[in-house]
Amino acid sequence: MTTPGVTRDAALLRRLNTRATLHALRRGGPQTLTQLARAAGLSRQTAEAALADLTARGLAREVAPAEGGAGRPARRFAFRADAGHVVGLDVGPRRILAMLADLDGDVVAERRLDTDEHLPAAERLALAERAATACVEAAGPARGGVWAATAGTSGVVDRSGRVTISTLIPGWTGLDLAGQVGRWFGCPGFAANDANLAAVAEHWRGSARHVDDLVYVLTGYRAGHGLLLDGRLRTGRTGSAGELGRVPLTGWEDASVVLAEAGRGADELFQAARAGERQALALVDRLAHGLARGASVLVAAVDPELVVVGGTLAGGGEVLLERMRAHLAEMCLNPPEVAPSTFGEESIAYGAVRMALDHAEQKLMEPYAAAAP
Amino acid sequence: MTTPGVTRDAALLRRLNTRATLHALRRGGPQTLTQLARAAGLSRQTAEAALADLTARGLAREVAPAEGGAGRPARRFAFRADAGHVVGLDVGPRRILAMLADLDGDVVAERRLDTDEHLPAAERLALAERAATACVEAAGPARGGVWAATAGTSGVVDRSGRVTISTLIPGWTGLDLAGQVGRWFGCPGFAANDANLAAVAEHWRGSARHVDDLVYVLTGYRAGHGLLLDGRLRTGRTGSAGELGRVPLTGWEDASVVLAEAGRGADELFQAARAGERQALALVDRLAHGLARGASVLVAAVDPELVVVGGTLAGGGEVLLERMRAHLAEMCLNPPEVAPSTFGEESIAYGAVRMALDHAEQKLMEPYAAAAP
DNA sequence: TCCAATTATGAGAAGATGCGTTATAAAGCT
DNA sequence: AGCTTTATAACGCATCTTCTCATAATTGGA
Repeated sequence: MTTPGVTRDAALLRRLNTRATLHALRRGGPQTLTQLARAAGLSRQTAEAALADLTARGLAREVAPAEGGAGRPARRFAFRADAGHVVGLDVGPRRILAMLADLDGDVVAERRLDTDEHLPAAERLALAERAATACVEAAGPARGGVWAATAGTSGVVDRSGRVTISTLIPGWTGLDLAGQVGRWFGCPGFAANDANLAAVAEHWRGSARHVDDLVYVLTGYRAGHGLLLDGRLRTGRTGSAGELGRVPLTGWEDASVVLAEAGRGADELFQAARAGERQALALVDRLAHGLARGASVLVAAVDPELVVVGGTLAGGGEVLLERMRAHLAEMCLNPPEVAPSTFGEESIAYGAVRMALDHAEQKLMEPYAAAAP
Repeated sequence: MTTPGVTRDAALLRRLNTRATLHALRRGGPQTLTQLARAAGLSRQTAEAALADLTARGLAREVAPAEGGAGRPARRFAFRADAGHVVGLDVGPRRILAMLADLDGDVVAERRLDTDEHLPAAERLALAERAATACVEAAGPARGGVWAATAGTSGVVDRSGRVTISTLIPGWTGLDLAGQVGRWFGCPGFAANDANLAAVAEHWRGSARHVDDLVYVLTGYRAGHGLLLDGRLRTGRTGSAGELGRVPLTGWEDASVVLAEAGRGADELFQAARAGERQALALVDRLAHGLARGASVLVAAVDPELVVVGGTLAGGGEVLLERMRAHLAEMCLNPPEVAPSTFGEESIAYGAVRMALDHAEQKLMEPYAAAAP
């Protein structure tokens, strides 16, 4: 009586083949049995057996056959992305964004609300919970339930999902954010730094899609940094990787200083710069210089392929990026590419969705685990 | 007629089980069949079949049974570490060190020689080849031959093993070092930066044994840095990760400047500092400050668990490390541990051995590959 | 010296899984 | 109605693993 999931007996074959079938099914969209067998590298019979297993578990279903074509129409099967859902949250100082996504990563419900930046932690959490549960309810009785939930927030978040340092959100320091969001849905909860999640989102389906080593710069009143190497998030021992707060840098300058000097908002400033206004161009250059300074530290350290710029200043577009490229070219041995964020303000919640999906997929594949080692 | 190594049919089971047996055999040393079966999580019969396969391939052999114990003496089997060998090379400006190691990573032969730092590239390469082949010959007719060879050197080495920038070794820039060492032995060749390989060595069997995220500081006239995250070497897109040459740092100072000012060698200086000599202590503090500056950039970027200090200045021992700790504590949000190198000057060649072993183990396991995906 | 206990070894049976082939039925198109 | 393609079922065959039981080899004590 050996425990399944560890044994390397014949049952392992079945598990592996079912896993391959599931993989092929998710990858190739709705498919006929023969296509599926070919894609999974199996005989038709084996694929059929695997599909029966998957259907019994609610992971696959039959869909309408394809139109046209000669001969008897082949039955077609599709992955049931609604077999499970995940929650992704962005809990920022001024904004809360909640997303519900299915196992395909498609967002099926979304709630956004603005908050006072002085809002106490308890009320902020309550709002976040309400936004998230509203998403779940809006999507109807989600058959698979919520498999995992992730929250992104500003500040340092450690490996366990606890907020270690937060200067921007009152009462946030010491909060077990991962535990909170997990309890709301009775599922595994995760939490991470906002810039890190934004980096994950861009790598998943954004500007960094084709790149595995990247630095994300989340601009705002202070710049945050996210680091992805080999396609995986690097947060370091304490979660403070990329927190450059105390690295001694000559001439480092917060965006807030520059914007205060400018006497107008970022968007106005960028517009003026695009119009060619001299003073505005100089200020944009200073903004770019400050961002490049911070990024250059990470670039020198890990030599990434790409720097993605997101956050409030990303609205500057090419006016800002062009200056950043110029400054980085001066500062770095091997200047990387610089690209704007694809998802903008949604990137944090979207990255949270992706991180929750990582766990959901683990759960999805659990019954079909390979053998060790 | 399906290609083996990809199919998920019954033959896969055999491969997987043989792989597990090989794994257990390497891990547990000489073992009896029953012990092996238990360690691999297999039935005795299956383990026996796997062992027969391994023996036929020359990867296992029977050794003398254990002494004592009741009952019929069990036959014992051991992994044949001499089924293959790897070459690790350190080709530095003033020194060449070659090692030959078996599949256990045990060094079976070693050659060391000092060189003129102005030696032209071709002659330096010839010396390195001679040192390496001398190791192979000294070890006798290595039955398994050389499966992989790696060379470490100063300068930037790209992913393909080509030296991109080298300021310390004449004629080195542009050299296809990996290709060279591969050709010498007709096997896959690799090359990497010295500090990176030293980091690998310390992580393998040195001070960073129990740690997966670390920064290695190779001290000398200029400091080089090696970066290991998740136990894997990170060299970045162009191989220049950790090359801090152009990061703007206030007060950065080469060791050579301090040593020139000191008017004596590093060892003398440290000895004086240990004796409590005031001026020496101040100079050591400046050395430590410079090293901490460089390390702090990487620490802020990736938040490692440990900083390992090796190279010529590592002879300073605690006098130096203590000052580095103090400076890092000031500069970093989360100061990491700081430890001295275990292998000292041998770390580069030893790291090269480890990198070559990575490929050798891949070759070793190749016949027992798992299925995709 | 001989016997019993202990442990390893070897051979055969049973069960699970996969693949290939074959035959027959079903469904749609022309 | 005939053609084409798919679906379903069944059989044979091969591989691999585990279980069981009989047998061999060795040690230690009587």
